[in-house]
Amino acid sequence: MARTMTIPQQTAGDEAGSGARKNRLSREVVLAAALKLVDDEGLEALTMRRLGQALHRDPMGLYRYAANRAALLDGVTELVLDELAIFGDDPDWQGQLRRIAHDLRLLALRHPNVVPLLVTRPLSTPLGLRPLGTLRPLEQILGLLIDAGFTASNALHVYRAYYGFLYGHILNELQEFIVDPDENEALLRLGLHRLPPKEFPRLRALAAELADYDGAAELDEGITILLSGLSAHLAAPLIKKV
Amino acid sequence: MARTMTIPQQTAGDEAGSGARKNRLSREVVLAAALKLVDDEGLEALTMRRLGQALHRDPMGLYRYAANRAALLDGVTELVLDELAIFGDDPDWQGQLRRIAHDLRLLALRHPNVVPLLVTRPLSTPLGLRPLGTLRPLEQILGLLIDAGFTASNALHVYRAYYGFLYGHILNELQEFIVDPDENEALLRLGLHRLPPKEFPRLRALAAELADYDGAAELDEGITILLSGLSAHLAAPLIKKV
DNA sequence: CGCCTAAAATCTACAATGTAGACATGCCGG
DNA sequence: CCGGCATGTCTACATTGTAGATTTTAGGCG
Repeated sequence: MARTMTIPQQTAGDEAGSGARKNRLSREVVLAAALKLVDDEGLEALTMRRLGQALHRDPMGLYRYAANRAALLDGVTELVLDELAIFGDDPDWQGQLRRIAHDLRLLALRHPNVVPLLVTRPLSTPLGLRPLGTLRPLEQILGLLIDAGFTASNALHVYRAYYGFLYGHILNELQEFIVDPDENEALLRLGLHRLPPKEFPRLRALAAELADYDGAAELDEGITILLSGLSAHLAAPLIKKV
Repeated sequence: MARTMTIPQQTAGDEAGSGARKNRLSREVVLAAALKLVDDEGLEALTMRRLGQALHRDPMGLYRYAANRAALLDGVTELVLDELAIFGDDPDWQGQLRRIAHDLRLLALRHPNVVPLLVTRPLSTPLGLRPLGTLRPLEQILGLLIDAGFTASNALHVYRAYYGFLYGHILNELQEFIVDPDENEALLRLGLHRLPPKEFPRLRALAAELADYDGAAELDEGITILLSGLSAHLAAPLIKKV
């Protein structure tokens, strides 16, 4: 399950690229390079030409590993989601869900530029046609819940509530924390200061609170609330667990 | 609040464009046309040239109403969010939050192509520098909660949990319902059928369940769970705070 | 009425993108 | 050695955002 794959060997070998030509290309290498590009310089930096020059290859050659740019993006999201480990056999499903939530959060913080892909790519692809790597978490979590005693139908509901909340939290957190860590607080306050005081009194009053945001704690709280709520509403195997 | 603006008069009148030249342009008209374009043909159809020809104007002229394409996108999200009405003076904050959730859900269903903007644009703009129309819901909901008796800090927490869940739900729902309503179910099942049965047994077994998804009910359930959980965890004015 | 200036509209141009299609070049079995 | 096929490489083209020059329009003033 847990693949946690890292970039094979020569991650960058950027400009010098003396003898980098030789080594055979593979889908994994291409995707890894693409991911690195996105992580380092943002989504719009991932162009065929730039990726080609990062790999010291002709841009056209990349079409052998991804049918087009969209497929490349899908590949990147798949690669990132592969970093997420889900163990379907853990009887402590609540603990498992909690751990996964934190893992996914950290993953999002590690690859903030990929998050837009994570949330928007599925919007333009019918569920059944998505890359398998994207669907695997869904399947595994369903398995986890069903094994824990939920009916298939309820497992789906739980999954939806859970993942919905999870993605929502990630979006929230990434919005409030600026990527640039230096002028973070300054920019934040400066930005808030720009707001007309009469129209945005509470927002401005919360500047300090907004500045230090403990995402992990907030996420954990939310998960707790959600899980207890779910246990109460659905005939939950929570009691059976102990 | 609720503006629900439509394009003034001549919505399309494409090539003929007899006397359409006359009427003065305005930011609202431009944004409305842009929104229509996105609604009708998707995000990537919104190019300067296409928008220009939809308005029978030179594409360059549009830069008078939006500094660049990104600003145009921001304008569209602002316009869409303007459709959401929030009344800060309602003492029944839970009912209010529930209503807003449903309204936002319907809004997302009305403008599915705009949802990617709604969730990703804020990721690339520091909170304080976002279009005011985007921040207004936040401010208003904070007001609602504070008026209801929450401390400012707790109001922020509630807001985060609430909006997080809400956005998550919307993403979930839009992912599962294909935009094209005709071959929806067929495509879905066909898509699922493509999945390797050994790897995705539960997902495939849930095909029927996935096909009829009552988003409103699911959202309502989730909100209920969330609100009760929040009331329990935060010293909530639900039980009449001292 | 005639002109002159500022603003608004339009045109031209350019760099960058995704990608089709033609071309070259290596590799490998006969 | 030689055909053929996979694999790289080059050129070309349509489309994009947008800078800058150029034209057209509007309006004040003698």
